[in-house]
Amino acid sequence: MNVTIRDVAARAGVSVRTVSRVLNNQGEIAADTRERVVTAIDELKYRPSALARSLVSGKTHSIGLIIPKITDPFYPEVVLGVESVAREQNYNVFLCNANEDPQQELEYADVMESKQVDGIILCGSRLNTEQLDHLAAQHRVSMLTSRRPHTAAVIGIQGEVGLFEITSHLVRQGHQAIGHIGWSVYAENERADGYSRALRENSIIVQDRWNVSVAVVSIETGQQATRRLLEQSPEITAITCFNDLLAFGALQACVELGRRVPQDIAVVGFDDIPYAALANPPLTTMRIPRYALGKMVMEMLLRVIAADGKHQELQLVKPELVVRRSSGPLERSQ
Amino acid sequence: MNVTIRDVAARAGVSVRTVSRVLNNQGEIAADTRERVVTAIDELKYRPSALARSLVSGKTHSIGLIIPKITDPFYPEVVLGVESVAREQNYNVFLCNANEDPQQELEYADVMESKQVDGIILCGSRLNTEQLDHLAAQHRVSMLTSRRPHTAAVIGIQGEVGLFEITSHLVRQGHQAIGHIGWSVYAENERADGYSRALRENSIIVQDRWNVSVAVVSIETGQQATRRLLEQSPEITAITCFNDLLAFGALQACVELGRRVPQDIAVVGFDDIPYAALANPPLTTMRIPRYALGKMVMEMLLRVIAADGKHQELQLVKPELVVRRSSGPLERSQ
DNA sequence: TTGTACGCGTTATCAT
DNA sequence: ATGATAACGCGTACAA
Repeated sequence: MNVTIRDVAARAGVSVRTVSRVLNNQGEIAADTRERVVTAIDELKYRPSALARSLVSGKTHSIGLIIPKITDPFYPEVVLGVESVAREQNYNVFLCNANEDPQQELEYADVMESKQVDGIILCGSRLNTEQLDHLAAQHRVSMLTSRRPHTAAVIGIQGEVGLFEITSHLVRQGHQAIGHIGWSVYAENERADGYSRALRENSIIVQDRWNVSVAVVSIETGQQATRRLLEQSPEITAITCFNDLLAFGALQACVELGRRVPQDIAVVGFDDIPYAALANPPLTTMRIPRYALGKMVMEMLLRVIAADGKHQELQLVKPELVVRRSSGPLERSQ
Repeated sequence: MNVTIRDVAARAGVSVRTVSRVLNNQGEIAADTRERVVTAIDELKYRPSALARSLVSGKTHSIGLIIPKITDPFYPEVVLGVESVAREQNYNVFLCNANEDPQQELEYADVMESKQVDGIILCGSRLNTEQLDHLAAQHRVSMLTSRRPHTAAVIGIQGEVGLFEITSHLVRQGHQAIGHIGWSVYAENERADGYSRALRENSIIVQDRWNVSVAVVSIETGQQATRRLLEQSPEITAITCFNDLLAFGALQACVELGRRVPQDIAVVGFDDIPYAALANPPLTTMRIPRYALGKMVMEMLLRVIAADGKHQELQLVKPELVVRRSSGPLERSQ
């Protein structure tokens, strides 16, 4: 801890500049000089201070990764993806759980700034467009979001297309009265739009009562929403959900209400989180390559950093339909 | 970024010392002086550099959290617990996924040292006792482990007691031929010991062929192990597993082999990860309070830090039996 | 109550 | 090829 470059220099009988040179192998150094320095280094077990280094270089080789909550099953793989390329590039990552709270997100961005991280990754941010733009303007940021992208470097998930596809799949299976459980935090809701478009393009008139939404996404709220939905619209034979968590809740509610899945009613999700395949019955859903997404957003951040913040980019990722047993062909006559 | 304490001092017409004083509010400062400084600070949007601060104070207010892999469903809640108390105490956490590789663990510990973190938390370390002791000797460390604890500050999970309890539960349900799927990475295996003891204390002679083990813990390996187990010991009516992941695999293997759970065979896990309750059938298991554990191990690290590394402590956490449908009373006659 | 000046451990600009 | 030394931004003896 206490052995500094000066100690090494003294021990090797050279100047600190020389030690610094062999450390970062720059310039030409006489073989024997280098030898003396190297042995001094490991005799003293000298470790350069990343702190002091950062102070002068202005680079910390650390980044901040702000996510809503690591216990949301969507994020662990994303985090692993980010970390794997970070590690490869000798970056370390500060994990920040914003607790699904925009305020905490802002606070963390602030803390990260004072820690002088080289960049910040925002995933599933709960900030509004204005705040997001502001943040992107003053920090080096890349982000992953399912909302309509803004300025800056962003990776977007095509929720509209995703729900269009999975809803179309249900229509092909013979379903007509199809419900949707959405997430109502933002005015925009791409996924609900995709659901509606699929019905419209199949000449099905979307009923208002087929739509319910939750403020908080969880298994419990999915369960409650499903009860509401099936009570107000018993004619429904299929339910599309904003994501798998809500779909799990829907599955449970169906059991409660004595509706068999998939014979009586189909249930589909979005994300293909681990365990979607283990649900009872296994869940039909739209797969998102989360690990790859994590890698992408970190690679994008590296580009932002390289361009000193002056880098904009938009990549859209299309989810992929995964058909499992929770969505069968319509069996029951209406 | 470029505005320093000197700029603030100049703007406020005071010395840097004074600015530093109001920043850390130490000593008495004339009201109007403080006022001038404060306004200068936010006119210039000055943010103190945590880097420079750390360089002089020797404290970074950062810690390293080394885990095997965030995608293992055991860890997200632990991480959240760690982070929540870290946040409370103004610490930030570097998340390090060691990828279940002792070598990477060591590398990360090294990197964390050069980043001069104030302490390191090791969870589910794959290092051997010697390496662990060595690490604890040179860094400020607290750790969470299910293996027999060593020196240093550690939180242990009572695996022996846990498997004793859950196996006893199966015996009470009428099971006699009970198998175990263990994890064979370490010589010691507390959990398998608890399983054996439960049988012995119930006068059941443990058969070697009732024990299989896996080198890697996952759903797939659990599935394979179960196939092996049931092939070599078809008389088995209950399977205990090292953890829930293996139990999930066992559940799937039973379906494949046409063995109904719980009517034909009982399956139980360990950990009570999220989704254990959602499995088909819901899994009987031993619950571990992971979020609380995360908080505990971070609080323990704070004590280690406060004692400048000279702090030893051992807390043992006892898991709790959670009975669900995967373990019913024995129905089939043998 | 407030200011000066040095140290924290590096890197990098000049010389030599 | 190597060496003095000035930054980097802050905290804090020691003075005033």
